Amino acid sequence: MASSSSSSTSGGPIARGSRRRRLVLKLSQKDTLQALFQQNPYPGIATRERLARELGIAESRVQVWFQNQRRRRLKQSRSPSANMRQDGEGAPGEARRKRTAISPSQTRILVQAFTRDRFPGIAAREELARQTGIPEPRIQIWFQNRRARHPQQSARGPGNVRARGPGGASATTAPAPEDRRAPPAVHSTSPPLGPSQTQESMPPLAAAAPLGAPTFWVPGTASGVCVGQPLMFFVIQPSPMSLQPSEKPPPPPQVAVPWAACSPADTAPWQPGPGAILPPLQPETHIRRRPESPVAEGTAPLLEPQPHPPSLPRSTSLLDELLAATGILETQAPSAGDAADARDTPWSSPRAAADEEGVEAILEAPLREEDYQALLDMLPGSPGPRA
DNA sequence: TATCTAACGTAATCAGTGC
DNA sequence: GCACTGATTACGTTAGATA
Repeated sequence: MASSSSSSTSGGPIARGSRRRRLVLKLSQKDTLQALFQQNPYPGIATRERLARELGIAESRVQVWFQNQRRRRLKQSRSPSANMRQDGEGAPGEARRKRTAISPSQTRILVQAFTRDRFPGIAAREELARQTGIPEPRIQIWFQNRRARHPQQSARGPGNVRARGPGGASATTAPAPEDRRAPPAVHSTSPPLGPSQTQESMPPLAAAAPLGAPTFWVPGTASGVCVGQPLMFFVIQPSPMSLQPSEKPPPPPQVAVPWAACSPADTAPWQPGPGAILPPLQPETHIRRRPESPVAEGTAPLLEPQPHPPSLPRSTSLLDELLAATGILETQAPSAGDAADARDTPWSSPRAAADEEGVEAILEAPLREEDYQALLDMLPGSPGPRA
């Protein structure tokens, strides 16, 4: 499935490497996702991370799946009265991901990259993730927000010209900066054109931990090891248990991927014991919820935080858990989200900033603007003209 | 080749943080 | 209170995988 990794075939103008490699969910994984979706189409960060761990995929993929699934469902039941948004009273509501604090030095790197390329492909994003220590999904969001709010950041930016579909179907896409706030007159997006980047990273993770094997690898454990390298590189070694012969791409025994390539959940420094599905959660509250709790109809209301069964048998799948606890989904209380987030992004809180001193030190110390620039120039994904 | 669906884009909005 | 900005949503589109 190296499909995306190289544009060797069908060399359209679209850089194949610009997109993340498509994840192929297994039936069992879909089943679990579906089951959870039935319970709550708007899972919070805690649930998503938990699900991600259980399925062995990145949390961001879980999030995307739910987005797509909601859309599919909405399309199916497109009756005027069956609007999901109305059902949910507009409020997806469980705990959000905790705000990620991006340090000035990290911002500098991102801005640099942004000025050069407003639409970095997966490889470029991962490279940025590696440079900054920020998870790739967060970088993707950062770029989205940045594009929306700083339309003309890259005056000369090749990224601005991004929209040029294969057939010249130029994407109406990136509207002129000035038009940014204009009504989206049937905006059509265009494929992310990007430099052909050969790198791909997430797949090994996904492929490595099929659902049947709830034993997802854990950084720092015997089954899965994350070893730090200069800039937070980890060596991922899929748990033997998690490998299935049926898996298509036999993942290399060890794959070095950027930190961000590990899903936050995967890379989070939590240390579940053998058998723990969720890490112990620290009681902490701060999540503000909308008054109307947006749980899908028929869904049990959010429950009080309940101590997560840390000793859930490994054989217990999330699905089982779901079925067993019908309606008891979001067992993670606010605290769960927080804890999860704390694991997710140690830097997400200023208070936790100290924890990233290591990173900060690296980022702050030796690299000056020109150095960053030079680095960026050296990136394989470093944008040339996108067209 | 058609269909399904993961990935990714924008726009709008919510929400945390710092002043 | 406000500005800034990260997170999440709906929605539209693209493109890879598969029947």
